[in-house]
Amino acid sequence: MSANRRSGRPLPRAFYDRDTLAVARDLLGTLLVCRSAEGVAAGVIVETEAYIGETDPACHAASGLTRRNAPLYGDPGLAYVYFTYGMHCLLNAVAERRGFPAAVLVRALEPVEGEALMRRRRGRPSLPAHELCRGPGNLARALGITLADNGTDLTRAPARGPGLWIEDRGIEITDVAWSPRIGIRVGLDRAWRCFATGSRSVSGRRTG
DNA sequence: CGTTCGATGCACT
DNA sequence: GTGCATCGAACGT
Repeated sequence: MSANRRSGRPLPRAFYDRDTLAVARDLLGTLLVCRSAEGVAAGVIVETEAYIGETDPACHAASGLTRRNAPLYGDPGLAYVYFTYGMHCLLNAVAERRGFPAAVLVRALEPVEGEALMRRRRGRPSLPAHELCRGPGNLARALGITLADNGTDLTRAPARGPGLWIEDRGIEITDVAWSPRIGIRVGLDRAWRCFATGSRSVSGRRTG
């Protein structure tokens, strides 16, 4: 990955209003930022997964609209956060046009800001930086993302106060691979996981 | 290195 | 009552 260029520029809604696989690919290298009363925690996205439509058996919309998956049917650029396994919150960015249920799961970050805060939240003081946000449950915990963030507009960066958004920092990730998605029992025929091959923060296997 | 397994709570059927 | 888009500890090789 290359050096920084810009800062403070949230990705516009048009970025998310596209084919979900393109969104999953292009989110690599962008910066996920979470600001709370405790401070700012942020990292470069290095691993994503696409969940696309009611015909994707692994997508939460596979059985149609429910109260839980309603955000998937909403505007692109919104956050879809859900609770699973009794203890983890997972963050998605809603993609494609309103009414078509699709999203990109953010699975791993390389920490850029707030490592001390991340360590405190993870409760593991000696964790190396590249493990702080490895895995979707871990990164949500490290950034302080909860169900309260469900439905947040990721295209808006408040000037102050709490906020959750994704920025373009001009980082280019060129070495990318695709693999089947992790942790699901259906839809394994689709290679819809996208990750930076060179990053130690990527969960699971680092080869496609 | 690898695999297995328990924790834990909620939406959905 | 069932099944998780997970994690980390425990154990086997």
